[in-house]
Amino acid sequence: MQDGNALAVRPDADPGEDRISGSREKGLNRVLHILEFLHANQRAIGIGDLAKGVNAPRSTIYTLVRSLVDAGLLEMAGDGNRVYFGKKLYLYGMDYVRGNDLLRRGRQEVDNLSRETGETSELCMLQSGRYTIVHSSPGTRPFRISSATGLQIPLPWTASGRLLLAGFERAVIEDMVSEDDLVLPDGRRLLLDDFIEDIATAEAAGYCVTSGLVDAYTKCLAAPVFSAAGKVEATICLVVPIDTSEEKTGELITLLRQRAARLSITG
Amino acid sequence: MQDGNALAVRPDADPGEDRISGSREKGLNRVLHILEFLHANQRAIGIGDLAKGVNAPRSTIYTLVRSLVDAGLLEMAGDGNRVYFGKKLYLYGMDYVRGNDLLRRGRQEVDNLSRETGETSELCMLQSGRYTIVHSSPGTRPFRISSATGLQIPLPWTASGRLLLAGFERAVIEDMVSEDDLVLPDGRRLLLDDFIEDIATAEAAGYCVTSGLVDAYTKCLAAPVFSAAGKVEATICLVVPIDTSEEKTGELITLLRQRAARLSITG
DNA sequence: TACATGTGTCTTCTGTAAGAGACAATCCAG
DNA sequence: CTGGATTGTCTCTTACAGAAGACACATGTA
Repeated sequence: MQDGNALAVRPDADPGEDRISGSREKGLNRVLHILEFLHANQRAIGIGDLAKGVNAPRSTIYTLVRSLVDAGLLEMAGDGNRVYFGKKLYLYGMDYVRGNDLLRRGRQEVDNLSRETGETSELCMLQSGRYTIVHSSPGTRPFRISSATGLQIPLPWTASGRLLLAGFERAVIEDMVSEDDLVLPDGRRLLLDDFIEDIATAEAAGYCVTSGLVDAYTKCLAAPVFSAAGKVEATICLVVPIDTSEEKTGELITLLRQRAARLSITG
Repeated sequence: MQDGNALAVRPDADPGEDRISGSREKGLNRVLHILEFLHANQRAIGIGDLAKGVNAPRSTIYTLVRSLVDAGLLEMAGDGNRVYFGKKLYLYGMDYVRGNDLLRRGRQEVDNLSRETGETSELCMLQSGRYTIVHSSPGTRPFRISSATGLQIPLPWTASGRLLLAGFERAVIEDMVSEDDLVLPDGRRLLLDDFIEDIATAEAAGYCVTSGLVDAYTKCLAAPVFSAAGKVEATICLVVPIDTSEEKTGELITLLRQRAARLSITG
């Protein structure tokens, strides 16, 4: 499978970075952009704005949106000229869940964890080379720091990211992690080598803890869930206040690893 | 345009004669078919079979599937040459749920109902002119009759169908209901007029009960959930044994209507 | 009143995406 | 081993989908 043909099939061009020439695009790609754009904005969008947002001609978007609405992948939102995701996508999504034991059980486990511990808990996976929060259950703390489901965060910012990359070649990792990803929210800059070392350490330890990476007030504890093939397929993690005691943290990690191990058992 | 071979440019699209296959299809349409096909089959499908299933050229499907897999809408299943729905679709589906109060609360209510009553309970909606089970929660009975989520059933076979069509013009209803839809699973044939009358009755009553329509052993009780605009937006229903006593049935209907009314309240 | 901005539908043009088909590489039953 | 079926990739052609732009109709606002 070589790439490198003239047309450079770019897997996920992100909405922000658009190509200079608005040259003719495949309809399917436009649709993929539309979906990404809606996902990024998390609300119904007017068709005009949608055209701007994905940087496509209005007439094209009108046609595509009509197809998608007819198909039920999108729905017109209440006031009549905005669109958002449709029931069909929900149904397909549920099909995915049904066909995916790990996700189904993982969601369950995460819900349990956050109920038992009172902390925010999340199920994370790699999603086409990006770290993705697949399911999250808010803790009972007054300040909840949880990020929304489906949010994509640079891998180096997270404990789970370090676990998920276990066993990948250096080259692959370099490919997945952009320069920007190495810059933390507070402006500090990570070295790629340090990050790669972190990955190895995390793999060896069988868990990972990061403090104050995404924000200054939280610690992130994560444990790996393995596929039958022994690959890290997902992680479950807990987000706790950064001043959580060593002892308490230790307990939580033990719990987390236990649960992760349970998820790893493939029936 | 071209000189010479006039024969080559024969427009073979003769009006009236619909070509079953062969004609060029939009990529997007092919994709929509692919998704529908996977949904219908509820399992990973080989690419070759997929091409057959949606009646499209192999080469086209290979290209499209690659795009979709790259985009994360589809995923290669374990053994490597089958595809099924991907994480992205799950994420979009969750976005839909998040943006849709009714669905979110409806799911909850249905789960409650089936737990409280022990019967199978379902949340139903119209999905591009078809009756769709959006969420279902199996009862605790030994024989559960529940159909899978996302299943689409002819409107006239169901109690919910009668409620969901309340307020539609006769013409629109005729359009939604095919001849085949009027033939029940056991071979009996409904008259369209009777069906339309049922709809009116159901609307007036504020609930609907059907006995032995989908199968000979169950009754279906349904109550309408209204949108702010007063339209029937969904129904919740219970599937109970056909020999459930009048009294018990009455109780259940009352419960159902109560819960449906609660769902109708738009915050 | 004019003037800008946004929306939804059409028509016309053309670059390219869908499709046909050929190919090598596997796989499997007889 | 052998012949048929399947899989994944590649090339070439042309039918047609995407784009441009004009239009009619709403809005809003100065």
